[in-house]
Amino acid sequence: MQYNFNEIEAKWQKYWADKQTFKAENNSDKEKFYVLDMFPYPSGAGLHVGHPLGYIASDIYARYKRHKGYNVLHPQGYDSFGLPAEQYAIQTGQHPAITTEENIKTYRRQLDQLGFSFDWSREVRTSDPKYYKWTQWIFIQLFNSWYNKTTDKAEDIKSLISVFEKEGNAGVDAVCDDDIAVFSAEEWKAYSNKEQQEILLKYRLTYLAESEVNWCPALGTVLANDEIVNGVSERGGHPVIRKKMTQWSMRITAYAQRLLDGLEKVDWPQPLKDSQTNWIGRSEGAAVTFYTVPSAPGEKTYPIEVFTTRPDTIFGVSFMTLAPEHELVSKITTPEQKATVEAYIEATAKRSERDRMADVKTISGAFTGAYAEHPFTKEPVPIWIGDYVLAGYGTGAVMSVPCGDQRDYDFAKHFNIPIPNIFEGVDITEEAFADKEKTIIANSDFLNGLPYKKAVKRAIFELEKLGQGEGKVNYRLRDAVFSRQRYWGEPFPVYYDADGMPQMISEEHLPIKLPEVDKYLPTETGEPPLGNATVWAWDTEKNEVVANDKINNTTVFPLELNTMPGWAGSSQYFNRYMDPHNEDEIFSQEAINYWQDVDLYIGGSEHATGHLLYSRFWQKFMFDKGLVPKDEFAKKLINQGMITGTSAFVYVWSQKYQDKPVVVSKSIIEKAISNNGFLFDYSKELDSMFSDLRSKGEGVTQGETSWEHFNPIHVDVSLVNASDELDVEGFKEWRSEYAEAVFITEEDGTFKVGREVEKMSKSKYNVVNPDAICEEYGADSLRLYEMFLGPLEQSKPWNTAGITGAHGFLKKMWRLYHSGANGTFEVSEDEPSKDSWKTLHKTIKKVAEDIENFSFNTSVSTFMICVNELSSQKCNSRAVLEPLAILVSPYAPHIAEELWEKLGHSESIAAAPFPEFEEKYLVESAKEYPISFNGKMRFKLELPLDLSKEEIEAAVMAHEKTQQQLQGRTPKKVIVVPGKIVNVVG
RNA sequence: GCUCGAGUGGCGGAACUGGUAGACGCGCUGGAUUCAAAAUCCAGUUCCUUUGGAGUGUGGGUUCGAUUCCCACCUCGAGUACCA
Repeated sequence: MQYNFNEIEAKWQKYWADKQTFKAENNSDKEKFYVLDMFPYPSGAGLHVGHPLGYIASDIYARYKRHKGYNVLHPQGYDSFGLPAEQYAIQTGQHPAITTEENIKTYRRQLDQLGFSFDWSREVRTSDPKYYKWTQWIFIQLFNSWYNKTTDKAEDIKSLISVFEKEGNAGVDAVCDDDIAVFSAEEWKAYSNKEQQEILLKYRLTYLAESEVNWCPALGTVLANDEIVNGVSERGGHPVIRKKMTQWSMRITAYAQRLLDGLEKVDWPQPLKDSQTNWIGRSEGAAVTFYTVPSAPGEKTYPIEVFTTRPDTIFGVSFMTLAPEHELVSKITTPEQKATVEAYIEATAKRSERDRMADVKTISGAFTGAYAEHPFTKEPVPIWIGDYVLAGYGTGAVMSVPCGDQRDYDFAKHFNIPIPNIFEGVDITEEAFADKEKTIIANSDFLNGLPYKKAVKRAIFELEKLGQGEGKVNYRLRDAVFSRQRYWGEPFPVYYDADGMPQMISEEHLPIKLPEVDKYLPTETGEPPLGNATVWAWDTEKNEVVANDKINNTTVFPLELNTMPGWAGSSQYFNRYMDPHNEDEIFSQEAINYWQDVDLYIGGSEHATGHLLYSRFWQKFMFDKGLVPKDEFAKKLINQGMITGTSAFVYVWSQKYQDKPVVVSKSIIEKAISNNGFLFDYSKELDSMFSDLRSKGEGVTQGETSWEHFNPIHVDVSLVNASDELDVEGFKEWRSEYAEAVFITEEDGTFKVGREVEKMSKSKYNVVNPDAICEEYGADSLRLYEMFLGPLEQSKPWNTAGITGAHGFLKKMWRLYHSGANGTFEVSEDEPSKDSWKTLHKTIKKVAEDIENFSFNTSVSTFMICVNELSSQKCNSRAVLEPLAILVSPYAPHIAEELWEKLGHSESIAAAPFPEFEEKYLVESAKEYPISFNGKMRFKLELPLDLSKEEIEAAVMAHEKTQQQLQGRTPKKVIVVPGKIVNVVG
């Protein structure tokens, strides 16, 4: 009987769906195990073979854990809000919901055909109002919370208000805006409602504020820092400029330290942890306040606060530098310098973020004419502005120590500012000295002779004594902008009252559904797309969304026009899967207490500083609110590597023949080039063409052949076979401009293409669609082959040619169970041979170890070895073939189910217990010892395992080959490691 | 520049805590079967000057023994980028 994979796979996919085989129960005595994939954005292009890699790995693990007796939660859903559907809507007028729905259908079909064990009853979609109700709900919780540094957690805003009412804000230690004036309880009570609301916004964990944002004009929206790559938008590569806008932000900075600390308790890849650590960017140092020298006696003095990691170098300060955007610049610039400074500010403002980043070498700046007083020496220090100081980091001002910082050094050299040396025994005539470990401070009063660490402590101590500084930890992490000027995202549950202050809509009225609009573009007045909605106002009496013309600012108010960013919906979805249809709560406490957290999370490394940082932030917030039992949502995380494509090329000769392009088989060119010869030496066809051309006096290159004479063009990989031979007729059909071309083939008539590994992309014609692979080889072959390609975390090239190996293995395994006449199914009840037992048990051992270590590629090899051995042993015993089916089932579930059924089982193999490994089958009595001489293996010798060291040595020395190796020499030493190796030295 | 990761046959890759380098698969070569092809099966396949020797990016070191550990360097990939 044939291995009819198409039929088998369809049969079992239907079976699993009908029987809901993989539905997870929230009540179970079994131990839980939660395996999660980063959910996909359903793009229009569908899946290519690279996409399912992580899904296959997680599916194998999930299936394995079920065999091991766990209650496994393995859900899937869609991150279905997002830019592509909206861009498509702008171009075509098609509602993004329709496009999204269609794309999801394609995705679902493609996922289903791969045989994943997802519990689809738990599917969520971020664009579904039933789901985003809870995204809005979390937003409201964040709005109603502040971060108390004393308790080091988020608390209800009511507790803050009651403190204000009792004692004002002086004693409050909160993470908040830094421009809050001190007020007493009496003052608080005297404030108007609007004033109170404005103050509270400065404390809330999500807040509305005017801030500098990354505005992308081409996309018509702001972008978060992690959505910008190299100064341009991550999607589309459009320029980004700095702009001040009133936006919702998330006070993620409150969690900076905890986000850093939490990394230590999760088992995540080190590079991912590193990039989060860098992104958070903790640095320890000191805040130092300098005071400006009044421009004339009696004039004002201004404090300039700076952050420095090197307070030990404070005596090396020879100037200060402010960011051009610094608010003090206009106040302190002297009349003489005004023109210069303004010209400089204007010039820097014009430079885009990208120019500024691309050009870090040009040193520019301007002197303000003002001076600050050095806190210790009381000497005047000139104040400069320069765009190497960033407005967004620290305080936007630095104390410049040219001898200890290369940027300050370069700036000082460029503007001829003195560079005092405060390091003992260090030459600074060429460059700054930044080695902390070797630092000994000099010329620095009370810091003289101190090494770095001690000097830092002493400097901070002295600054505190003066009241001009303190030790401080600074983070690079910024609060996250949460507004997007887009249509296809979650609407905010927010309306604006008569004072223009934001108000939350009560939880019981959620979800606030996305309104219909006739255009998905910004309005003519520049408002976000929701500005086009005509029914987008909140009636506080009816508690519903009503038409805009009813707005009266007493009972009916305008709603927020921005929508939430892409990461909003994905920041808690892993918890929602635990109880996805709950309409009363985001999830029940029973569900969250049973499932707790994600045990294994698999996805791409591109989410390192976006999704994975925001999710951790929300999880910690939810933890503070007592909603979740764990403050890290995923115990273990694996980044699967990318699958790249193997592009194919044909080479078009620079010379035409009779006005036709000439395309030459790769190995002809290679031969000619490697022998420094001519093309015509390697092809008769070319030879006669050359003669013909020459006889007509058409100057043909006589020089030696080189690759420069050929233009490589991409060929669709489906036109190339496993031996890199081109289907020439297919190619001519595909590319009509080559229909008449001359193809110079090998002697045997084949035509070879060149190959190169590149990213899989349509334009390179190297995209392989899993649909075609499933059709030709089946999902089980595809699953096995994807795992077989190499380690999960590594990136590796796809080459369809190799899949025959995996497919051949399945056929061979099928035959093992079909040893009857004419290939009918047949297993015997006979006791397996000793060898077969051994083969089975070493396979059990290796496969279990491999899965636990996520080394899926090696277990595929192990299966191949196992089936090869059992085939040559002619094993068809049920006692071996039954456990083998279970071993294989996580990898190739369809064939395993089919064989399991044939073996006489009526229940799915999914729940069958994983075979137990038994050591006794592997016990050996003899070992084939490798005998090495000076570490090199020269021959093998089989010896009983119970020999003593001395007996082994004697046996080896007595062997004729030993004497032959030694050639009369006496060995200095013989190393015997029983059961392992013998090494003769000498 | 900085931080990570990786360099093993024609290719993807194996090699557990230092102990037979190249498992397994692709490709290639030869053979069987076939009218022929596909499919299948068998044998071989790191390199070289082949009764032997060399060999895991390069150079050194530790060791009886190094792909594995240490030092220096080279190359490639990923992330990040004036962060004070």
